[in-house]
Amino acid sequence: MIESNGRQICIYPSQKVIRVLGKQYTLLIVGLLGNRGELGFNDIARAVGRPRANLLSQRLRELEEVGLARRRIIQQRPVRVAYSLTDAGLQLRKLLIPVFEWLESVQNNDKGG
Amino acid sequence: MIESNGRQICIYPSQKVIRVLGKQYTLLIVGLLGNRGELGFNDIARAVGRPRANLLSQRLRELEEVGLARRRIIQQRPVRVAYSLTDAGLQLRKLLIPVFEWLESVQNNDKGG
DNA sequence: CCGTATCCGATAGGATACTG
DNA sequence: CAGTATCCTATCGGATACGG
Repeated sequence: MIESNGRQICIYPSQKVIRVLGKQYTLLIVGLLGNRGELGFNDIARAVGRPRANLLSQRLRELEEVGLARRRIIQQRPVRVAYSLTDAGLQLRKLLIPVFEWLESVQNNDKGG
Repeated sequence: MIESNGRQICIYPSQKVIRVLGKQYTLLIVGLLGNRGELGFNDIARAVGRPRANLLSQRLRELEEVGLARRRIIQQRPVRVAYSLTDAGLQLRKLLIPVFEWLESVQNNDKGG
């Protein structure tokens, strides 16, 4: 529990999501999909530095599982898929922007203690 | 890179910190120290559910390494230590509150997609 | 009271090969 | 184009034992 303005916030739901976000490529994917909208598997792969397909696939499925991303199948030849953030994903990304900005800004300073 | 209001934010510094925060007990520790100020090792242990000492020790060192917590040694018999958040830790906790609140609020809803 | 050392099972990360 | 399957190593999480 965290206290803020007399309110109690349970961090347990956050734990799971933060853990997913902490894994390799995940933050990059969330940032990218938020910037660009809807992208195919290989587009994402190129943009985040060509991870192994199994890793990228795993990360995308994890993002789906926690409700931050969705997968849309486009029936063509060859088959295409399109990944994008859900409303929840977009909202979370928005809330995280100040965190990213601040962490970026303090990384060249000392440890603050 | 994340784009926000035409500004480019590098998520790389965040990756490391988010990863630390995602580990077991870490979010709980940050929340606790923010609520209570300065606490001893066993006080923290009790409050976060009595993890194994080696795990708690590891998490506290990681928080020190990324500059979010500090360790103060009080020379007594027996020896005491006092852990607390740094200014950086307090600031980050503050920025994360909206994230925690939001994630808590959506966890009983559907996945948003 | 405040840890470290060691061992052990469970995930995470990465290489290689193969498929609709 | 968009993955899955397998194998292998590193890190995480927990139990037990011991030390300043």
